[in-house]
Amino acid sequence: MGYICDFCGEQRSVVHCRSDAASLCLSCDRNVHSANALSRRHSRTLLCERCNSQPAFVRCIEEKVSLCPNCDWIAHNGSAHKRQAVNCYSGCPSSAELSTIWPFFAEVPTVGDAACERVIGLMTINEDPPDGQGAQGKIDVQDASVAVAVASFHNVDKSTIWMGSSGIPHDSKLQNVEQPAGSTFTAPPKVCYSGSKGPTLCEEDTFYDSFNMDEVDLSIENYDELFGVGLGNPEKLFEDDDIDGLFGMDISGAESNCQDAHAVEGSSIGCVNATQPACSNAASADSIMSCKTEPNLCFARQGHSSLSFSGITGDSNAGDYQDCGASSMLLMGEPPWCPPCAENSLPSSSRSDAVMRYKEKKKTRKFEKKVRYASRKARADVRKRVKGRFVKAGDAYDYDPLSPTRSY
DNA sequence: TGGGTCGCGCTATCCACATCTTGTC
DNA sequence: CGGACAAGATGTGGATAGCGCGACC
Repeated sequence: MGYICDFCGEQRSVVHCRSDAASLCLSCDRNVHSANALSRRHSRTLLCERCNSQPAFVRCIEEKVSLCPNCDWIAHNGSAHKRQAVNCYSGCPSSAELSTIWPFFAEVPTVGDAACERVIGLMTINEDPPDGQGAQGKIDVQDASVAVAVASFHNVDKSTIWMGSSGIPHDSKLQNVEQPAGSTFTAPPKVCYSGSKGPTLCEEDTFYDSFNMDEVDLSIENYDELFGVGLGNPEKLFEDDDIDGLFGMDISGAESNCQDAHAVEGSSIGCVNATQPACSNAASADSIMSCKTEPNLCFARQGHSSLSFSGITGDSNAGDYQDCGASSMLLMGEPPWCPPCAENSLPSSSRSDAVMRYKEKKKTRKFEKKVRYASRKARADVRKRVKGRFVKAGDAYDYDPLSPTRSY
């Protein structure tokens, strides 16, 4: 992890790829992510220069250092350093384009080094993917926020860059975080993706301060509008026991901190938001969107926002929910980038209780199956069986759904 | 520390047949 | 072009075998 490029093991790592969970030098970043159209889509950002293991989401202008949320919290808890959001990029941008994304690009360690300078100097945007999907590779329009970002990012319209927040919930304390000049980082609040509730998200300056998770819940009802795919029954993602289980697990700290224990059951979101702004602030529009392509990671990032988009890519049936990895991620503990706030210093007993409660609920959880043909189900329900198998009409059977007693 | 055993959870499979889909006339 | 017909495909639920994994010795 960290200081040395995970790929070549020689150069100092500069960027972090979420999809690969790898820290790479610029050279390897380009090599790895120019391999194919899929790898080009990987969202990368600068590596935290403190811990050298987590993706940076903000840059302290005064200290000239890029920081992950955790290190930012440690470094700036109480200080008022001016900070600047660090945007993500995908594709293979040139050094000039990276400079456009990150005005501080030249200040990034090793970027100015001769070796890396050579590498990034070689970066061009002329290379089309071998599969002939060059156009697609150049403008990564994975989601609405990207489209908005690209549309407004007129200066680098030919690049493969897409920009947005790094997907990390923004610290409400980052009021002094500036957006790069010319950056489209202001796009997310303008992404009115949720119909009637859109204007709320369009309020730029007051977005993070006045954000109310209840509005998010309402907004997300319009899944189809958001992602253009059916989400089945979104409520299935948040069934009461699941919510209790997930929240009981993930925000056990918040549970303890909340004055009203009931909040944990249904509306712990707001509670977390109130008690732990750095971890749980509202999911920005683009970070929500980014979950479409990186569900697990984003879930982790959104974990404290209690937003699960595991079913976004299709039917949100129980199986999908089960397989989304959310539970296991939650069980793995707090995300490493989560600031060492009060929640992390909770007594372990509280957490273990939450774990036990979650496991109990998970045991009794019923995974409902989607029945396409009710008529077939009705018939199957009344058919006689032998050891679970259907039998021919008239044959002996050991199970008759219509009869309380077994026949043989 | 490695191997064996056990229990648990999950998934694939099986069955018959009404219903649905597709192709042909 | 639309209706009739045939043939094949599909889906339905409960029981069970098989597999993977963790715990324990």
